Amino acid sequence: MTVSRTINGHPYVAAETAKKVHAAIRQLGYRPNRAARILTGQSSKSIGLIVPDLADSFFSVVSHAIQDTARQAGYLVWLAASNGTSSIEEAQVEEMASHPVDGILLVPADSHSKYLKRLASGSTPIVTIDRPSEAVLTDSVEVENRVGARMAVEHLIGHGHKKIVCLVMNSHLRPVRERIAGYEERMRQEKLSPKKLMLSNEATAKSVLSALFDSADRPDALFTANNACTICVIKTLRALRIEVPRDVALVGFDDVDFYTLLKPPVTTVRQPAAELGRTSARLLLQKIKSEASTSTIRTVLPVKLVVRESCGCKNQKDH
Amino acid sequence: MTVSRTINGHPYVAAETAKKVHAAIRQLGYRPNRAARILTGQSSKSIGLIVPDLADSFFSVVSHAIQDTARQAGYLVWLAASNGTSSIEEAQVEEMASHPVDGILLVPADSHSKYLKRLASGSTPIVTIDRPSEAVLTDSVEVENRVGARMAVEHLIGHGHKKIVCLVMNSHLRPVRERIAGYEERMRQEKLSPKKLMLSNEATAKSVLSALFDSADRPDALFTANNACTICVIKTLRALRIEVPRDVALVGFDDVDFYTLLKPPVTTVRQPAAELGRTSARLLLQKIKSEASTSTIRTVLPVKLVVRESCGCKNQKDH
DNA sequence: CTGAAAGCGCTTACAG
DNA sequence: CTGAAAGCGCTTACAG
Repeated sequence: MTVSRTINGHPYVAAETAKKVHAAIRQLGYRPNRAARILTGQSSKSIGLIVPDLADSFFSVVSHAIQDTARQAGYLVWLAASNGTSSIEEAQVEEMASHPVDGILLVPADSHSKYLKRLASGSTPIVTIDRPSEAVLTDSVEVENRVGARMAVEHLIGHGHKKIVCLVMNSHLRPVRERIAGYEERMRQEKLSPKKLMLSNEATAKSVLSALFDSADRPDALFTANNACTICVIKTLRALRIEVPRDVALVGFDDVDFYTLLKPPVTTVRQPAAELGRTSARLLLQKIKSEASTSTIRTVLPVKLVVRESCGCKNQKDH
Repeated sequence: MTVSRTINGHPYVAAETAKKVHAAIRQLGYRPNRAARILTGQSSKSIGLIVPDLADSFFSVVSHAIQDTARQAGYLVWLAASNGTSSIEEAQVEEMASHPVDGILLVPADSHSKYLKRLASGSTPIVTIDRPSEAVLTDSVEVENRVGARMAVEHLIGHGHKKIVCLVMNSHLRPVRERIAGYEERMRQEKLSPKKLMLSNEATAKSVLSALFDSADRPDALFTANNACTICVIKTLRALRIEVPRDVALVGFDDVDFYTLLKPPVTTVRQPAAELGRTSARLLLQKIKSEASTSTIRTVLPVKLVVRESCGCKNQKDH
């Protein structure tokens, strides 16, 4: 028990005794067992994080920021990928909760998951990232998807484009739906008729886009609502020998480093990925500290249009 | 105790009793506490993973594969980034070890770290990934860095190039040093004189490359020894208006998805990132199972030259 | 300032 | 088939 006091820096340990204890600790390579500490009611100093895909550049940046923030606060993080499958997600959440963890950070595979309701009513604090749950009100951090889409459309309108088509992949995801809504709002505001097309993979992209560009009303501009879609569309346009921005302008959503290396460099709406991670980690840690479950906090982070050349602008500097 | 037996599927529990127990569990939302289980000497069913940078595309792919493999084996994973700093790495390893974890997977920030020696002599199994420790012999999984570099040079020689310069970033890393060695070996074998240049950032890249191309013996080909370097060189060559492959051929090391989207598409040596993750996770789990510390296993995975166009080849198909 | 006691939630023998 | 006992490694009161 004197050892315990020494390690935890309690007062009332004779300096000499403390010295002996430290010496022994070093000599034996003693490490306090966290499992035992947890059992006595101490906090586990750990949080859980579940993302759909750790290999995805967006989620990996978010995860890195979360882990870094947690580490600086003395927390360790369990990290799991759901592969976009709710059942895996739920199982991993259960595993983490039973360890137990002090809190959970989650990018839900399905924002309608009913298990989230049960989870949220439990005692473990939980914060959803990027995709707020639609089944239950939880603390959440997300970005201005709707505003970002409006900015993209706005910019294309500024270039004089009227036939702006919205191209979408994974339209079941909440953020993507918000972007579509933003696109439609801005189009209607301008008295333009919105047109939205779903792509599921490169094959459908090819047929959908070639039909689109062969049709009577060829678009003058495209708004691709997420990164996967932007890449798929760029590949397809090249295959169809449709040149950007000469034949059609393009603005995407979600900025990726290598967009600056493409020809033309891609104009896109940038999400503050690292900031999203830091903010959600901080929010969760704060919830963990203040046992008093204060009111639900939903944070929305701003996005920013990064103008490069695919929209038709020339020689714009990045940043 | 009957509950314990029921949960753990022990024999000799009356069917009726088991039913009651299950009912109660469901009703109460009971979850067995892992910390308590660990304390009784059970395995924690968890492993630790430390990479330099989780936001890096290579490490995020490796991490994803590791987590997926671990999950399928019923293991949870602690994930931390060292940010390339040994002291952070060591502290995180300590944290994980004291939880405790059943084993640790590590991409060492510094392969000379002395703490690894202590760690390796402990009872926690440990496997190093990508960068074997040079301070102590541990189980490890890496790729054929030397062979890969030889393949790259070989291919450039096949194009008739003789003045092949090797460009390097982070030359302190073991894999990078191996690649340089492979490059030099193959050059000497061909009676060509190797020439190696260090780049530390885009600014030095610009001065180094412009000096190189203004000099008397302009290179006909470049071998960039890692991904960061390849991107930096591509940017710099563009700024200097040196065209690939017309003015100089280029082959890189480490394949990245978007290389196919660049003009010209980049020819590169592909490392099996996901395979690296799966293999190392499997090796660690196997070490954990067989308490008997069998002999040290060092696995080396093959790499593959992916020919695209930056080397001077035309219209090659990816794969 | 330091120690003996009890308990956290489990599991592993050991009795019934 | 089921229960009472002891112990995993800590910490938190409570005595000295």
